[in-house]
Formats: sequence, C-alpha cells, structure tokens
Amino acid sequence: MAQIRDVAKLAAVSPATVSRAFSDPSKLSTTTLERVLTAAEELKYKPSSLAQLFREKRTNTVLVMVPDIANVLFARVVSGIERVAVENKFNLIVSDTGDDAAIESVGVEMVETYRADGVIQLGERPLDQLHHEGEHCAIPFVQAISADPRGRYPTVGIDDRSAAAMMAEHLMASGHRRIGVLAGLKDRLVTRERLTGIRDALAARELLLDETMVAYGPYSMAGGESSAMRLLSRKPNVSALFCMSDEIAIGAIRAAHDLGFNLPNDLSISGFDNIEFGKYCTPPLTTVMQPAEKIGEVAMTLMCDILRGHAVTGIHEMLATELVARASVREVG
Amino acid sequence: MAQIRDVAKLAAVSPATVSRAFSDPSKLSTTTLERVLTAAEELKYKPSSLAQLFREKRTNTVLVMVPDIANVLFARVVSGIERVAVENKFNLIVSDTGDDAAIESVGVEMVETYRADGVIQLGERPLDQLHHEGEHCAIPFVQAISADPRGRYPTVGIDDRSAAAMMAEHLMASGHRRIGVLAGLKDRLVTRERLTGIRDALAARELLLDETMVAYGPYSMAGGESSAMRLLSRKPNVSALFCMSDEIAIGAIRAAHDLGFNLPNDLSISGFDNIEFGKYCTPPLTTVMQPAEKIGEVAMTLMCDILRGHAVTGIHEMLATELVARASVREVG
DNA sequence: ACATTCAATACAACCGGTTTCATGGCAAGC
DNA sequence: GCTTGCCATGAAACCGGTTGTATTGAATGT
Repeated sequence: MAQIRDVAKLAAVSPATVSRAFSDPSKLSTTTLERVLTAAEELKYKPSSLAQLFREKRTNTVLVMVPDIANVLFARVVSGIERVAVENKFNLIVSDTGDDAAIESVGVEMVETYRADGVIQLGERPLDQLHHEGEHCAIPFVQAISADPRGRYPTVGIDDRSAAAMMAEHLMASGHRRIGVLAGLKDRLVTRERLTGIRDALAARELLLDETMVAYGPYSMAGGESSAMRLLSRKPNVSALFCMSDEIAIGAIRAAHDLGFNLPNDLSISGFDNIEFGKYCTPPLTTVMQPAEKIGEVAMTLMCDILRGHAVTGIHEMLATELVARASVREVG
Repeated sequence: MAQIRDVAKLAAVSPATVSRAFSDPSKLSTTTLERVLTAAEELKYKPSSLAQLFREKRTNTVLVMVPDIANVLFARVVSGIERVAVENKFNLIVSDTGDDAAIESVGVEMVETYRADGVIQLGERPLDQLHHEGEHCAIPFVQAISADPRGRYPTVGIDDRSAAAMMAEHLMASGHRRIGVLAGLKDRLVTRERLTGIRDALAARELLLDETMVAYGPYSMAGGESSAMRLLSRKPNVSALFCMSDEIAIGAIRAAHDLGFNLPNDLSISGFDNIEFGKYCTPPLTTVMQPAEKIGEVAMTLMCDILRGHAVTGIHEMLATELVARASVREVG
C-alpha cells in the first residue's frame, strides 16, 4: 500500500501538502492540488485510518453491547443504531454480552484503551454495575430499550409503566376481569415497571392485582410456554393472559393450543413489543408497538451529540408506544 | 489517562522496560518487574490499543457484512461468529448492508485503510462484485451461509441442493404429489440450488417439476404470504407447499388460514432454516435445520486461520443439515 | 524602489507505544 | 587477573499520518 511519502515524492511536494490535499483542499493552489490528486490516484493511495485515528486519539467507533443479538427486538434496535452510525461515519463494534453483566467492564475498558469512543448498552444495566457513575472514568454512555430514570446517563426507551397500563385497560375494556400475567424475569426493572402499570390500570377501576395470577419467567418463547402451562393449569378459569413480551405470548399460544384451548374464543392473549412474527401468529397477536428501530436511531443520535461535546446527561427519551389490536384478544360478555 | 512515560518515571525505568513488562515479562528481573507493575497499578495504566495497533499495523478487528441484521437466521450466524471472535480476542465491526451490493466495496476499503483485518460476508456475493478476485487487492475474505463453490475464496454453508432434495423427498414420502414451491428471489443462487434439489428428488421418482407450480418472491413473511396467495388461488388443488425459508412458510401459513384452509389437514407446508419461531407456529413447522451458529463459528475460525497466515483458499465447508419433522406436514393417502 | 501582507508550501514535532541496537555490569572460564 | 559472554536495561528510531510554525515568493501600497 502506497503511503503519504510516496505520493509526496511523486507529486514533488511535502507530505504535509498531501495531507492537506485531503483534509482541506482549499488551502492548496489548484495546480498543486491537481498534481497531488493525480499522484494519489496513480499510486492508489488511501490514508491509513490507523495512523489517522492514532493521531486524533479518536476511533470513530461506538461499542454496542447487546444481551442477545439473535433476539429480534434487540436486532431491530441495532439496525436503527447502524443506520444513524453510517450517516455519521461511525463504525459499530457489536458485542453480544450473553446477558452476562460482568462483560460490561469490557466496554469501559475498550473506551479507556481507545478502541471505541463510547458505549451504547441495550437492555438493562445490572444494578451492581453502577460503580462507574461519578468516578473519574465516566465514559460516553447511552442506554437503550430500558429507560431507567434512576441513572444520570442518558437513556432511550418507552414508558413501560403506562404502556402496560394501556394494554391492561384494553383487556378490561374488552370485558376481561380474570387476567393472568405472564411476567418476565422477576429481578428486571422492566418487569416491575410493567407490573406497576398493570396495577395502575386495575386501580383505575378499583381492582387489585391478585399475585397468584402472576407467573414469572424468562423473556423467551420457551419461558412463555412453561409459564403459561403453570398458570393455566393452576388457574384454568382465566379469560386473558397479559404477556410481557411477544415471545412469551408466542410460547403461551403454543401452550394454550396444547392444553386444548380454542383461541381466541376460550382465551385472549396479548403480547408486548410488536415483533414481526406476532402478525403471523394464529391468531394474530394483539400487542404494544415498541419503536425498536427508532429507539436505536435516537440512542445513536444521542451518542453522536455526546461525542461532539454536547452535554446530554440526564436525558431520558421516552418514545411513543401504540396499541396494536389484532385477533388474539376478543371481546367477552 | 496515564501513559507509558508516566509509569516509567514513577518506576524509575525507561518506557522500553515498561513496554517489556507487559509484552514479555520474562525479560525483566523480578525486582524491576514488580516495581513497574506496582507503578502501573497505581496509575491505573492501560496501554493505548490505538498506539499498539498502529505500531503493529493490525486491527484485531473483522468486518462482518450482513444483508439484514434483523433477520433471525443472519443474527444467529453473527452470534456464532461473535463467540469465536471473543475466544480469539478479535473485535467485530458489524455492517448492515441492507442487501445493497454496492456496499461491499466499503468492506474492501476498510481493510485497505487498516480499519479491519478481514471481511466475513453473510449471504450471497453479487455476481458483478467479483472483480477483486485475482487482483492485487485480494483481502482476507470468508463467505458464510451461501456456500458458493465457484469462487476461490473460502465459503461456509450447507449443501442447499441435497437439503432441498431431502425435504422434497420427505413430502413425497408422505404421499404428496401436487407440490407447490414458494421459492425465494429468482436471481439468487440459493434459490436456484434448492430448486435443482427439488428437481433431483422428483427425478428420482421419475417426475418433472411443473414450472407453473413455482412462485418466486422475497425471503420474508410478507413475501411468503403474497406468493402463497397467488399460488393457492391459481392452483387450489396443491396438497403441499415447499417453502424456501421458514419466514416464507410462516407467511404461507397466514395466507392459507385466511383462505380458509384447515392446516395441516387440507394443506401441508414445509419450511427451511429451522428458526425458533417455526416450532411455535400453528401447526408447528416441518423444516430443514440449518446450523446457523455453527456456520458462523466455522466462518470465523477460517478467518482466524487466514489471518494467522494459513492458506485456506478454495475451502468450501458444507455443514450437515437435518430434517425436522413437525406437524405442518401430514401424511396423505 | 522598498516595505508590508498574504497565500502557498516546507520543515519538523508530535501522537504513544514497540523494537532494535548499544551499553554497562556481573559471572564464568582460562 | 583478564577476557568472554550473557543478562538487564536504556537510548533512539520507528509506525504514518497531522498540524503549528517558519519560510518563500509574489502581489500590493506608497
């Protein structure tokens, strides 16, 4: 690979002139500029970004930490991040943390050792990992999907509490009163927020959530299937299941079919997230639209702002959700 | 951030000694080593990878080009790549090409400008992009998912032709004779390979594929839905649909339900890929297991080999597939 | 005609490590 | 006791760009 000296020699100028020919052509006379560009062209010269980045002490790279890249919701967020990253000439290093909290320190280290300029984390930040806050090593950081309002770092997500309330109210407005909840993992903030939203909606109708109607489990299809099995065999008279994710709902649909329920007549099921597969379920899944791509876009836009020096601490973007009514929830008398 | 000079000063040694303390501790006397490490610890010194990489002219980074990161099959491949990358201390830059062939040149450029050491491409390489082969700028390159045996670059995938033949034979062994094919995009090599496989299976029973029984469309649920609508209204007497991806099959299931088919009694449907959702379809989807994570792992392993200087040109890994029989394909008289 | 100004370009330092080569000291060998 | 050789360490070059400062030369003003 040709380097700047070679071009300089061929064009009979100094390396500095070649450098300026690319970074600020207006500083050169037209004749010199042309000579340099011709020489560069001839030698197929491309500046080494390694050398450039080293000089600038910037990597133009953002680290994205994803609990599970094979999860469609996360993948869509990454897709949105990617779009904005490309627009702003940033590269993305994607790290699948496997939901392993310990890996977060890797992110901090990658910034400290100049492998990335900042970190976008998807999903929840484990509570015991907050020790970097307020310390000297606060790094450019944005959290997406879980809009945790406790932290001082910027977050992008939805208002889980009112979104869940909206869905719970929808179920009740459809006549459901015996509502089972297939919740996610008990220790997740998002689970607690959505549960609170459900309680809010019940309270608005002067009802209380029966804790025995709640089954916790992983945010996955397998999790939903087994939670549904447990809950439906314990409480066979529920008329609706509020599932905390579409994947849980898809698992619940499978379980309900297997238990002989005729959907949606015998049982209504609602999901959360609006992943594409929900539309193709049998019956099509009523759910809450979570603007995944948009969340990614906003998160990356925030990151760009931070890296450009704009202070955006304490920003908590709450994007709008929407109820998507399909056939899996049915009006009952 | 402390740098090597600071540590050197504190430990009263030269920067060279500090450098050696990390790269090859055996070269130092134990007393010096300890003094250096203590100093480094105290200053929280971490070598700048930017400086290191610049010196080494290696990035320890591999670029992964994905047509669509939100596609579950690709996401699983990326997941496998990631696993091996972490093991080998490589970083991954993930680029969503949006199925846009033009972006491939970006990959070449990223290697030429020292932003990545090599490129793993998922999906098919567009035919008109082969111009780099044999030129001076042949870069470390591995192609995954589509095991294209024409190229001289290494590929990892499955034997699409015989996998498709296996599924077609399965349908026939179940008694089906009027088999519709919901194919993918007509210009894709993978589509042609699988179609050839179907013809092979038919030929083995001395049958011919009726071209009017084939509907082409995108590899997506929406594509499958509309292809199924077209084909089923044109040929209402088909007894089975061979879908070239699970997503197509999921779309077809929706279409069949909407057209009033009682699945799987009136119509059998088979998919391809074995994505997780297939198991949760109604009815659960019979499909061909494609070892996505494994493909990613092998691809990244190959890339590591290449980057370590082992010549692996012309390798075409064909990983084993498996027929996953579920309820969506039914025996018929 | 000479001083002033400004545009165009060259020179050289710099980014933060790594590595080659030189040097000094100490132990073993004659 | 002097040479030989090795080990530990330091000095300095180097990776390939960018950029502040100096320099050159031409144009302008009086």
